[in-house]
Amino acid sequence: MVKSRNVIDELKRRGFVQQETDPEKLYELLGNESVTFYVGIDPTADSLHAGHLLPVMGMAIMQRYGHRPIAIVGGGTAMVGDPSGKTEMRKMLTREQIVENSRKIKLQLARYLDFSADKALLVDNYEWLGKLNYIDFLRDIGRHFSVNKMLTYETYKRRMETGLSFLEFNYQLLQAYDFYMLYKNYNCRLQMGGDDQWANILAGADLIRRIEGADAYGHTFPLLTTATGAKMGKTEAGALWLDPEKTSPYDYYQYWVNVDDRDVKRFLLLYTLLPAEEIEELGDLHDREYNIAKTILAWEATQLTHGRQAAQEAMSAAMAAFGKREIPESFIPSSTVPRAALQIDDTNVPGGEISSSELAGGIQLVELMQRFDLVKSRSEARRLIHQGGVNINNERIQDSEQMIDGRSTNQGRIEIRLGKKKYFYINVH
RNA sequence: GGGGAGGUUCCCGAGCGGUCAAAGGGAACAGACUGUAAAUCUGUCGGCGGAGCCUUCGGAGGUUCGAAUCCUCCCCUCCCCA
Repeated sequence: MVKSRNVIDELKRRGFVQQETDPEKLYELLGNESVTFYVGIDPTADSLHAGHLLPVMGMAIMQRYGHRPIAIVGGGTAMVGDPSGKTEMRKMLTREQIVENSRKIKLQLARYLDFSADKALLVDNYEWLGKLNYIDFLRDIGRHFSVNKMLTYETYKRRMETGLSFLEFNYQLLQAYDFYMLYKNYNCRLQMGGDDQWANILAGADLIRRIEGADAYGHTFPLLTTATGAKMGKTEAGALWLDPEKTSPYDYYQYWVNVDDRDVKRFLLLYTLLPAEEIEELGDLHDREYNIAKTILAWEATQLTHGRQAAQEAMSAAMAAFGKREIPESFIPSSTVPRAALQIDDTNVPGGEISSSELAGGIQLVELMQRFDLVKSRSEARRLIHQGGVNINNERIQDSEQMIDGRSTNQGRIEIRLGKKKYFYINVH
C-alpha cells in the first residue's frame, strides 16, 4: 500500500465507508497529517470474533497509511453495556474479567496492528471512567446532553418499546466522554466504529466541540451481513473466533473457503490487505475461478489471524480432505498463497485417537461418533446414517447398527466423513 | 403502586382437557444437482438399542382416569396510568 494516496480513497474503494461527519474536512485532515484515531472494542469475551474484524481491518489500513490507532478496550463502558442494536440489556462484567479479556484481545490485535514505539495504543477507559465523580460528571458533561434529542435517536426509540434502563441510557454519555478524554490526552480527533455507533460517535464529536471548541470527526463502517443475510462469522458452532483455542485455524480457513460466491470479492477487499487493483482486475469469475479466489481469501485471512505456519497447515489439511488446488501466478500476483508446491498433509484435519485393543473388540459406529463429539446424540448419529450422510473410508454406511473394528482401519486410521464438509480422522495406536 | 396483555421445543408462532413430542414458517442438518458456492427439489429436525418408553410447553403445588391446555401461589416480560 502506498502512502501517497489519501487513506479515505483506499477505504472507500475497499468498502469501509458507511458515513462520515464533514467528509471534506476529514479528507483534508487525513491527507495532510498523521492523525490519531480510535475505535472502541467491547471486551465482553476473551477473544475477538469475525464480527470485530471489519473495524480491525479498518484500523490496520489506517495505520499503514501513517495514522495512529488507539484501540480502546471499553473497561468502563463494558461495565455499563451499550444498548445500541440490542433488544435486551447486556450482561455486566466484573472488572477482573474485563482486564483479563483486554489482555487477550490485545495479543490478537497485535497481529493486525503494530504496537511498537506507540504506533498504536491500547487504552482502557477505566482509567478515567473508574474515578468519575457523579456530581462532577453531571455538571461538566451531563449538561451538554439533551434528553429530548437523545430520545429521538433510533437506538433509543426502539428501546422505548421494550424498555431501557437508566444505566444504559447513560452509555452514550460515557462513550462521548471517552472521545473527549482521548482528544485531551492523545490529541485523538477521529472516532471510527460500526454504523450502529453513529449516534454515540456524533455525541462525542459534539461534546468536544462544545467544551473545547475544536473539530473532531466520526467515521462508520458498514454493518456487514453475508449475501444470504446472515451476520458475519456465524457458524453452526457459534461465532467464528480468532482465538485458535476456540476456533481452530482449520475451521477458520474453512469458513472463508465456504463463503458465498457473491461475497468473495467484497471479502477480499475487506478482509485481506491485497492490493485493490488486483482484486478488481479479476473481473467476473466463473465456476472454478471462484474456488481459486476463495482459496486466496482463506489463505490471506488465516495468515493474518494465525500466522503463516498455521495458514499453511490449514490449507494443506483442506487440500488433503477436499482435493488439491493449483493457483495460477496471474491470479492476484501479490498474494503469498502457496501456488503449486504445497505438500498435502492431513495432520491438521480434525481427528482423534483410539487404541487398537479397544478397536479389536468392535465398537458401534454410533457410539464412536458420539465419543468424538461429531454428533450431539445417538439419535442424531442414526439419523445421519439413515440419510446417507456418513462415510467411512469413503464408503457410505447404510446400517445404523454398523460396528467398527480393526477391519475398518485404513493405513492405521479410520476416516469418517459427515455430510460433505466434515472430515474426521481417528488414528489407531 | 393501580389496570391490561403475555411467558410453548434454536428463533418466530399456533395450540386452550385426551387424536400433542406439540400445526405453520424461519434457521439448521442430510440427500440429489454442483464448484467445499447459490438456487431448486426431497427428507430430517427432544432423548433412549425403530415398536414402546422417558423428559419437555416460565416455576412450585393442585383438580382430573388424563393437562401445554382448568385452579392456586410465585417469578419474569411488555403496554397503559402514576
